[in-house]
Amino acid sequence: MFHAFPNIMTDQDQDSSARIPLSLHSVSSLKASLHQRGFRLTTQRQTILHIFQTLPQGNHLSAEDLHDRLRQQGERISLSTVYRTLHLMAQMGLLRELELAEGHKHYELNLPSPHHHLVCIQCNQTIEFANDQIFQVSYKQAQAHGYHMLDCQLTLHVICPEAMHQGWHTTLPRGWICDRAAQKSYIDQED
Amino acid sequence: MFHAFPNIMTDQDQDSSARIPLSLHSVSSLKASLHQRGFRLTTQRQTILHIFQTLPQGNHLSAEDLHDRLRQQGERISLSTVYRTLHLMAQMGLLRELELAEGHKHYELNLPSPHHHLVCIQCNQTIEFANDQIFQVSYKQAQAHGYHMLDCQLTLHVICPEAMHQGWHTTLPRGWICDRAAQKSYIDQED
DNA sequence: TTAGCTGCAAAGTATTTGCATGAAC
DNA sequence: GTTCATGCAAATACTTTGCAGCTAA
Repeated sequence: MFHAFPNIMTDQDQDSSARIPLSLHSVSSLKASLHQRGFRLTTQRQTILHIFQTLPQGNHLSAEDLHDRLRQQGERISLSTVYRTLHLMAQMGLLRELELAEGHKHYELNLPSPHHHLVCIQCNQTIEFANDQIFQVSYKQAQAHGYHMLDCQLTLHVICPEAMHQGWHTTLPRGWICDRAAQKSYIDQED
Repeated sequence: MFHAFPNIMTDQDQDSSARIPLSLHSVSSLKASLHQRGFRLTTQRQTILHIFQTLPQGNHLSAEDLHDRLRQQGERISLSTVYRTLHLMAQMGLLRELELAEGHKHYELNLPSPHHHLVCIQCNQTIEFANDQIFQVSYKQAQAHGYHMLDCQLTLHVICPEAMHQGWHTTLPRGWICDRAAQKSYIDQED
């Protein structure tokens, strides 16, 4: 039985058919999960959870991004609280912490079937992909060491075709940036 | 043919039997590789490459670590140069950039058969493991998208047995740190 | 009523950059 | 001689922390 997101399961979720409880990441399960640990359910924490719940699959936010979104919807949550909440939710296993190429962390809901990333180290272009084998291998590895796995992330550092074409390995000029550097991210499916 | 470390191959290395050229990461290949791109071989760059070459397998250094080592051996290379060199060598595919839990990057030579990491998000304890499947999957994925792969890293975020034992999912007190938090890292082999 | 939480401001840590001097080619 | 690299110091980016007042339980 896979237990990648176990912490907010209730006892009756523990059978194998309930691997992905419907209540996962709901406000009431957040509340229960916080209370179990002696933490409190605040409006700020609810609001932040809601942002992640309504974020399209494949998107991920930095602390700054999240703070901006909150301001846009009229919420006045301080950046400190944003950082504290992201850290807390990551420690609880609710959020997945991604280290991509931009130099700061990104967060998204820690859902089943994690996806992985291919990142061009020249232009930071990022492509997501899914692959069940990775999860299987990871889970087995964690179990072999007696650890409880919350998340697994495979990150490929690559050179994009544009950079290769420009002669990445020989004549690529300093400071060259591929045209796609401005673009954000692409979503891709399992092969 | 796998091309994870292609940039400093010479033309006669291009046959499949020379997948891992002996000259890989030598001073003369560093020189050639730099010159190809219009960069220069400086004593600082040589010295830094040498540190990585003599680093035991499985070790990795942060910019600060590297700077300290240089001072210890009497070299006076500025921290700026250390950062600039690490960045340059990572962009060239010579070094592998690791994002573990400590909040700053670590570097090591980008050798064949990359290893992966299991990191406890409670105490930062890190275990290395190797697994050839990961490389195969990654290479296939990069190729499918037309990208040139330099490196792949699988990172598992886990809860260590100690934290689980203390009741991670229910009663783990704030600020709890497992006894192993002070320890550094463990090496492990492929299963 | 008693912790825990938030917001603000200040501090801390990691990394980058401008510029004058020095080194590689 | 020209161009690139280094070292220093200053700047930047990101994140954490102390503390007083606020809020959930």
